Amino acid sequence: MSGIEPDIENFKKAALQCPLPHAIELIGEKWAFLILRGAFNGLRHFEQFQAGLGIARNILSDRLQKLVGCDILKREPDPSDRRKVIYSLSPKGEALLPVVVALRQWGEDWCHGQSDIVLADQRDGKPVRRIRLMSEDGRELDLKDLMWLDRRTGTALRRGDSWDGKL
Amino acid sequence: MSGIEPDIENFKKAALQCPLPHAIELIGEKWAFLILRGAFNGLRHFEQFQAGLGIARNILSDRLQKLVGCDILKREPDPSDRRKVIYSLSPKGEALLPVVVALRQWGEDWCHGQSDIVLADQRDGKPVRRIRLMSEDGRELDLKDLMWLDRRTGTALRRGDSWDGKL
DNA sequence: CTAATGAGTTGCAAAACACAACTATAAATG
DNA sequence: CATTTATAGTTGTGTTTTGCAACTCATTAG
Repeated sequence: MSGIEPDIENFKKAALQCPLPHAIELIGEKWAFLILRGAFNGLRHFEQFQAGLGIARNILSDRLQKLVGCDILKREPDPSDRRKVIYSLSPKGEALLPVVVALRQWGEDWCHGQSDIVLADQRDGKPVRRIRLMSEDGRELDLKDLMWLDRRTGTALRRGDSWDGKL
Repeated sequence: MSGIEPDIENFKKAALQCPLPHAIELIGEKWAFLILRGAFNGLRHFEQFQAGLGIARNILSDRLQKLVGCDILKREPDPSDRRKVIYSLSPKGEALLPVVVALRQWGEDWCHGQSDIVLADQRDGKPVRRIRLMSEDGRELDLKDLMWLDRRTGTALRRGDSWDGKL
């Protein structure tokens, strides 16, 4: 036990400052991700989201407010029709593109099977590359190739080393 | 026919094929993703997940069953202690690695700020590459560089075009 | 044999959600 | 100008999901 004590401390700290829980709070609610996907596909108005996703109006209203509130979407009146409101992706929202595409690719691989319609590069019309985790020098990395590194102390630990204990 | 009709019909049609909603049903529930992160970090037993995530026992029980049911986790009795059960990632679960890491990186960029502890390559100890969407020939792609391509018909549409009535 | 551990289940209260109906403002129509 | 329609919501009500605490049951440790 004594040998891995510092590792345990680091893992505890890692869990506390892991950015995932916060990210999940924002986009992990039931409809938020589907609304986001709508936005990525060019949906912009309340009625479009509502009819397109089949979501209840009050829930949609709530989710849009939250997404705007955390700066994933921006909300602005439509200059061409002042009844309308335009919801569009902010930079923070656009930055979720790799997440959305990675999840889509996973769904294709493990749930659906390739769909006919694929994302492609406008420039040459070729389908986009598969999203994967890579090392600094470009090798593809798997779960077993990974470790956690504390950059201040230089402490390194293999995955799974210390979660057998308590925490 | 006014404004939204063609948009919504086309969106709905594409939505039926889109792998995202199904993927989200599996891992988009509030705790599912955090359980998954626990599994990626080496948590394996019920009590570890419970104490580590602070999740209610009945919810945890339900989520683990669902994750096992859709083959993201596998559940097996611990041979060394027959009270214990080992939950571990199946290949389908491991394949979510890019999604998890991409979301983590997004959280670092837009919510937290870089944390001290980073994922690194075991081989050389260097932090992993940033996950991003790339073209066939390796250029980084942004939302505005993308289009949808129907591989059977060869039909191509710019993002946003589609749902404004063309498809 | 007794106590403690591990993996759940059960019952109840609180929160989130779904559905329908309603409001307020702006635009289109006659 | 008066009336109708479109858009983006809000409100009220019932249902479903979640969270919390206490409990069971089998296995293991002392």
